[in-house]
This record gives sequence, C-alpha cells and structure tokens, in this order.
Amino acid sequence: MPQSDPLATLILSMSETPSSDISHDQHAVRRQKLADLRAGGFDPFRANFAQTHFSADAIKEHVEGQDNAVTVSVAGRLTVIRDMGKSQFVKILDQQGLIQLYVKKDVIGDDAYLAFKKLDIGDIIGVRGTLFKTKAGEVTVRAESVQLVAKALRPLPEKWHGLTDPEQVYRMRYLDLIVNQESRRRLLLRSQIVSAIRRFLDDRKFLEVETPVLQSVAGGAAARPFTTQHKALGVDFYLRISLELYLKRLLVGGIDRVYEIGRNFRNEGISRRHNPEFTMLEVYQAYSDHRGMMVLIKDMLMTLCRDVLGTTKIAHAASGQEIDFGGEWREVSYKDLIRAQTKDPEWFNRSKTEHVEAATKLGLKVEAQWQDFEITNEIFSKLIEPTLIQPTFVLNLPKELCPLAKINSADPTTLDVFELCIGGMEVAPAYSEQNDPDIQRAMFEGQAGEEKQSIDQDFLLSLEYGMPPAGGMGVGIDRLCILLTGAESIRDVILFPQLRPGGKTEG
RNA sequence: GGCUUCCUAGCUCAAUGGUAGAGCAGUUGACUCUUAAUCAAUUGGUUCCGGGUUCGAGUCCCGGGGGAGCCA
Repeated sequence: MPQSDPLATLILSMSETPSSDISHDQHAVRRQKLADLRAGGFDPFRANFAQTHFSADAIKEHVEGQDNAVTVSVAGRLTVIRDMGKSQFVKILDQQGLIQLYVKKDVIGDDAYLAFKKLDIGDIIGVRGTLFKTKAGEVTVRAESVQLVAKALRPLPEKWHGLTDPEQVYRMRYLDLIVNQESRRRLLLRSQIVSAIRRFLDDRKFLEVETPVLQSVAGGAAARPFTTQHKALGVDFYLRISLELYLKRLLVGGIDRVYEIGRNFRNEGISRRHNPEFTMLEVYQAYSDHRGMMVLIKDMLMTLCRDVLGTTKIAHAASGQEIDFGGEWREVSYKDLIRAQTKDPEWFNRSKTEHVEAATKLGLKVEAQWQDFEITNEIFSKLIEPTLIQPTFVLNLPKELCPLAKINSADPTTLDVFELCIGGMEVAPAYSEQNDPDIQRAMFEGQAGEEKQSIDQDFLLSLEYGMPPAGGMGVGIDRLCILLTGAESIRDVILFPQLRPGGKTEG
C-alpha cells in the first residue's frame, strides 16, 4: 500500500484514544471512528472494490508447492482477528465462507498496517494479495493491499457460540447468517434444492408460470384465507391458499405440462411445521394420472438427493432412523392402514357411534360436530402419519377428503390419489385430476365437514370447455427442505419466519 | 386460544430472598505462522415492562410484552 493511501493517512489522524467514557460502549466507539473517517474526508460507505474471487474459489486457485504464484482480490466481513504485534492473521466471510488473510507490517507498509489495526470485527474489507499455504496447512491470502469497503457500527455476536436465542435468530437473520455456519448451509441447500427442481421439470418440458396471488375466490384447498382490499376497484380480495385452480385453467388453455413454485397464505396457527406463508410446488401433466405422478415425484426426489446432497440416505433426528430414498417406496391403501391401526377389518362397515367410541379408546379427542370421515382421518393424521418415516405412498383416500380428484372406479368411496409421507410428514399429495365439469360441480356442492372448499364458478366454466385428463401434484417446499437439510422446525428453512411484531429488536 | 417454560452486559451464560459476576467482544499494552491464538491491565447493567409482598426482590406474587415446546 503506497504512502499516499488516503485511508491509511486518515485513520492515522483519528483520535488516538476515544474519550474514556465511551470505551465500554462498542457502538459509540465505532461511531467515533466513523466520524473521524468522515472528518478526514473519507466516506467509509462509498468505496467499491474490484473483487476477482469468492473465498472458496480463491482457495482452489492455490497450486500445491507454489506459494505466492497466484494473485487474487477477495472481499468480505472481518470475523476473526489474531493480532501478533507486527503481523495478523484475520478471516473474512463472503458468500462461500471464510478465507484467511495474513497481513504483515513489512509487506503492506507501516502506515497501512497501523490503519489496518484500527479496523473492527464486522467491518467489510477488500484485500488483494497472493495465495500461500501456512505451516498449519491453511491456504491464505498474503495481503498486499487492504481497503475498508463498509464500516460496521454494531459489534457481531460472540464468535464461538454465535447467536443462539431463537427469537434473535429469526428476527435478525442477517446476524444469524454471519455467525452460524449451519444457517448459512441451510440457506445454500434450499437454494440448490429449488433450482434443481426447476432444472428437473424444465428438462421434462414443463413450463413454469405465475398465477394470481390476489383472488376473489380462494379455492383449491380447505383453509382460512387472509383478506385484503383493492382501493380502486373497491373490492375485497383473498390471498391465495393454493395454486391449483389457475394451473388447471392453463391445462384447459392447452399448456399441457405446467408448474408454479409460489407462496401460499393460510390464516391459521403457527407451529414447528406451519408458517402463515409457505412455498408450494404444484405440477400438472396432461394425459398422465396419479400413477404417473408417483413416477415423477420419485424421479424428482432421487435427482435432488443425487444432485444436491450426493446421497440417497439422510438422517432423521426425530425418529432416529435413516431415511432411504434409494429403495422401493412402500405403497399402501388408506383403508388398509386404518384397518391395521384399529385392528378392525370391518372398520369401514361400522357406524359413526362405533367410530367415536373406538377413536376415544385410542386416546383421541373427537369433536361433536365432526363427520364420520373426519373421525377416521383423525386416526390417520394423529396415529399413522407420524409413523410413516420411510417414503410411503398412501393410496385411495376417502372421497370426502378432496373434491378435485377422480373417483376410483373399483371402489367409488375412494379417490385416484396418493399422499406421499416421509419423515412422519405429509410431503406431497397428488391426484388424477377431476375433469368432468358436472361431477366437479356436484363434488363441490356435496362437500361436508371442515374440509369444505369455496366454489370457484369461473373454474367450473373453464372445465366445460374441456380439460385434458391429467395428473397433478403439490409438493411442500418448506417441508421438503426440513427433510433434506435435517432441520427441526419450518422456521429453520424459512429465512424470515412470521413472528409477532414488537420483540427484542424493537425495544 | 389453553398449559408448561424462558427473557440478566453487544453476544454466550452464572448468581439460597442479602454488595449483580465470568468468558468472548470492547479499551490500553506486549508479541512477525495464528487456528476459540496467547499474556498483562481494564471499562461496561432500566436483570423485558408495570405493579405488589418484604427491613431487603434478578430471585416470591399479580398484570402486560416477546420467544420456545406441547395441546387446540
């Protein structure tokens, strides 16, 4: 760094010791440094930097046995400082991770070195230098010039424990990402999972589309929607709860293979597995059916495992089991699962009164207003689903559970659908899509119980123009990410999970 | 919405109802291959907020806020 380096001279002119009464206040100390820089005419937020490499890419450039042969420019946040007087080892963090820098007084010059020692952990710097390997074997940049790119006014959380308070982790995700490598890993994995899904579907000639979030009828699922108002039109809208009905309109419109990855909004409780806004993939393929979707989802998840994780076996902490995507996937009917769980071969021939009695005996709370099928489904979701750890296609669900699927011809009390369960969670439902407009209307109108969906008349009209037979499937991206990243909560795979306003960071 | 539980320094955590402490970070100094670098000295508190009990409350009680887990 030349003697005329403006940063060096300016930082050297800074107050040697901040007035003693602020030395305990890290924010005030950094404010003082910022003011000193500005007083010298240097704007600590205006500099740009000609970055040539990300950290991991730079490290790969080093050739074994050829130290200082390659010059790189890297930039990032200063996270570790090991000061040994006339030299320092420091680390900076960028998108790819950490890279170590070796800053020596007799390499960068006395003034530049003194200026460098005034930087704080958290500052963002740019560095140019050559790659070498330390005695301990770590590829490191031997700094030739160092530049402050952006000043940090707040101290970072502790370097060893990071940020652990879950509230602060969620509210201040930016800090979590800086100090918790696991959070950074999950973010990168989620990004790779979503782009691998797009690649997989694009390769099979599926077309990605975007459909309305604001809808006057929130259809396609049974859920309480959020409402909002359009001022100019003077009407209320709902935020969508599903993508289904608009994607099927596109099937009518001749888009034979179509998908959307989009946000759904459901005005319901928040839990380890539920966020009010969550991401769904919905895929529709004309001239296919739910059996075709079984092949598609298995191919897709195998591809994700191979391309993103590099293995088909993943640990599942909650059950202590290893989930194996590579084997045969179990196929079992809903009715068989219920009969086995209740140890009653005649379960589906019994009365509602007998079902209430049996469910209560199994330890379930049965609500008085429930329909008969809802009692049975409570057994499925509370007692059976949590035990389905290995990938399992649950087939032939009762017809009351969804009005949008085709009725099974062999057993008209069931549907041509599957529910893919993995890790004790419902990950992907799929249907042979109902395309008979009259049956579709009758099924909407005949709905009962809490699963009742709103009726979208315009959707029904579209079916009257003719929709090709199709297989359709929904995949909960957040839940898939929970599985593939080994997260414990949906909040760990959603960058900014919904919280009540007014927590610790607003005090 | 109900039950349980948590909230203390910038961060991670201590503190029988009896003077609120430690590590990291910060500040000052030493050290030209460190790996949570090391060594010496040192600053730092609205104990989430508001009431109450008590000679005395971080601690016990009531109300409120926020988080987490279980249930709905």
